[in-house]
Amino acid sequence: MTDLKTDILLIGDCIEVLRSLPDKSVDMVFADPPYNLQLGGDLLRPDNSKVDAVDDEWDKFSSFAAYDAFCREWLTECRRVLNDEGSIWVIGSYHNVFRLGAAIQDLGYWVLNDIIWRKSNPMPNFKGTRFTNAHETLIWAAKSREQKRYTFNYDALKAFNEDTQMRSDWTFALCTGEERIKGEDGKKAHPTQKPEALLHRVLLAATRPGDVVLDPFFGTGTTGAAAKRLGRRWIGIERDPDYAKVAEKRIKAVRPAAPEDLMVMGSKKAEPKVAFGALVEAGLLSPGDVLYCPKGEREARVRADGSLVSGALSGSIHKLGALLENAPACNGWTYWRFRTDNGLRSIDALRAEVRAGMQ
Amino acid sequence: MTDLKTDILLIGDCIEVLRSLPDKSVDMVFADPPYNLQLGGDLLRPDNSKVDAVDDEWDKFSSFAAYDAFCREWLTECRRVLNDEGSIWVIGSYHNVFRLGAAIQDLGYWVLNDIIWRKSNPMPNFKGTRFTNAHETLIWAAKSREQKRYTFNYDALKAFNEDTQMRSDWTFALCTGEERIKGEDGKKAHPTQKPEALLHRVLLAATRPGDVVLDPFFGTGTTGAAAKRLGRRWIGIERDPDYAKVAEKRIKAVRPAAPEDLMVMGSKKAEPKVAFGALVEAGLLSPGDVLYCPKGEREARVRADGSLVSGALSGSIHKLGALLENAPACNGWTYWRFRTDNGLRSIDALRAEVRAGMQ
DNA sequence: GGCAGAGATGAATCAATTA
DNA sequence: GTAATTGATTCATCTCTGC
Repeated sequence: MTDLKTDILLIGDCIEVLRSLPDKSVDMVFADPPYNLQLGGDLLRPDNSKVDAVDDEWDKFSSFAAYDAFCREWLTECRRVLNDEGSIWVIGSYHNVFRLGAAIQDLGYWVLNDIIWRKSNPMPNFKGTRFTNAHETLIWAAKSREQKRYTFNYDALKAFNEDTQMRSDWTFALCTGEERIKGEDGKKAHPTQKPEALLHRVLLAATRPGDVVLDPFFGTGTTGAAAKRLGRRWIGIERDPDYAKVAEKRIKAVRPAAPEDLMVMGSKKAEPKVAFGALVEAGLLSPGDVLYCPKGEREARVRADGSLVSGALSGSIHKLGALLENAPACNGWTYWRFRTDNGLRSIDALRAEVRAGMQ
Repeated sequence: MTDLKTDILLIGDCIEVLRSLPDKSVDMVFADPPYNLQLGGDLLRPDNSKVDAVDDEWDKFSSFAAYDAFCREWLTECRRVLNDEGSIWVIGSYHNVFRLGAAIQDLGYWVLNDIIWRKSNPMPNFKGTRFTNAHETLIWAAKSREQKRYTFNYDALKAFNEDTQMRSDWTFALCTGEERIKGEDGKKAHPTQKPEALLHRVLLAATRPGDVVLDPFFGTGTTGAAAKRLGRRWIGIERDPDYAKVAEKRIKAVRPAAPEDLMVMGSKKAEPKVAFGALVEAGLLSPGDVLYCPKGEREARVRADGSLVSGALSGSIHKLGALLENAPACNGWTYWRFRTDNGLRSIDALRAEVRAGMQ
């Protein structure tokens, strides 16, 4: 795994190339497969200009069954290539996302969320025959129901979202203007280029710096560009050499962020563990000291081994808190207070002192 | 078809009852099937209270295959029962919506849109392990790709949406408070009651007054209540007699809107535009409610799509205000009042409420 | 009566590590 | 493998209680 080549664009059929990659070698997959749009004839705007639709050969499949078979193949290979803490992201619209989602479930993946990309500037429905199709859907899935660990930077996203949990609906503008890559003829280089902001959020949410991100439908390389910018490694697969060329050039021009700028809000789960007894060892608390519950009406005495005793009851800070509150569980660190000259203070503050001293 | 019994709740297994209905006898189907949630053990909130989860037997299936088989059966019957200009609406979450969507496509239906119900007040993810699951998905489909005619009140929806095309993402609050039906024990009568505003919009979009709406998973009858209110006929199928009893009582209490209030905007050119449909949708105003001008000597009635009518005149809140005042323009939001126990109050206050609820 | 604060609750696939 | 231990974790809204 250490000799896996990354930051590389592999040109070829996505299933064939996927087969050449080793088992459990990547941390995340982002896939933006053909949507199998099944368009009818040309569509004209009210001013009679023609809508530049996705009518490329790579988006044509003979039937739902053919599309399903194709998707199940690449999804199977992606599952093999993902390591056991990895996850996959797939994007689609109502044309294909139900096929994708059902395949993902059938292959043993476990869906974690579906995410809505709300487009702030969608193309209107010119004929007035349906609702403006103003969103696309992403599916985020782990490798299996049994997989308990997957990267999710919960606290980073919460901070991003003004200290409220990030929701399953995200709003971004379409990829237009400067960001939209044009060919020499001034026309868009790829019909379905995704906004880099979307990939930025996906990578921020579900990878860590240095992780390897695989994109089996690389196109003009939005995933690679966002990965490089965010200090993630990437592997792209693309069949069309023209798209690949655009992607290579684009990614080359990306300047990665400085490592210190890649720091995100850390999870408390990841912080070093401190035993309550260490506070006694460090002399921050002494055997015999009295701790109080938040409202102050219950108390307990600290014993030399870091256990607490209150009347006939005793146990760890957590266990005794739960017992006294008659609750199924209790976080003793946030529950217990100790007396200071300025009133009661949480023992969690003492833990922070110990942690600071550990660095 | 003329002797089809409507405004009726049929108690029994949904597939068996569906089989008893004649071909091509209904204009729309709205289906809120079991989601097959596959929950694990209990979930505790941070305050150690238990989440009241959907753990009913009716939501349990032995496998995806069993769930698929069930859905394909009722979806097949629904397609048979729909007339040739009919359409179907199905609601689900990421647990089941991919199965539903794939089945809908496989059975020959033609997807017209997928619609996102963005919840303004979703339940958080208490453990911080995923994104807040803040939406559900509706699928709207015609009977076949070849079907060219289906009811879609484009202009009414556009009027509803402040003269902009209605998009595929809709924001509504959960069904709580007064609207949420409680049993004698004070607990919710049904675990998954949908907000009536959601049904209001669906029915307004895809049916006409007098149309027959079939709901094969009637539950506590939100579809029937919204249908009756909007002057649509309904047929409900529900297996559980207890739910059925609640539904019957609920629908009996609904007062239908007067037929003249169910008029919606016709062709774009023929009628002026409207702008405040969300208030009607939210139940802050009802079709038939009377609005007054600042001095109180002029009045107008609210229609289901948010347009106003006053004598021979009708139009948006802005246009009708201008007409009645013989002014070149008028801000309807500050012009119109509605009656409260404490006298007249500006509709702009209601807009503020809707806005607050949507953030 | 009005307002502040506490409590309840909604379709939820909801922990990780050590013994 | 299972069992016990540690300890991390919530948003918007509506109802109820108390002053």
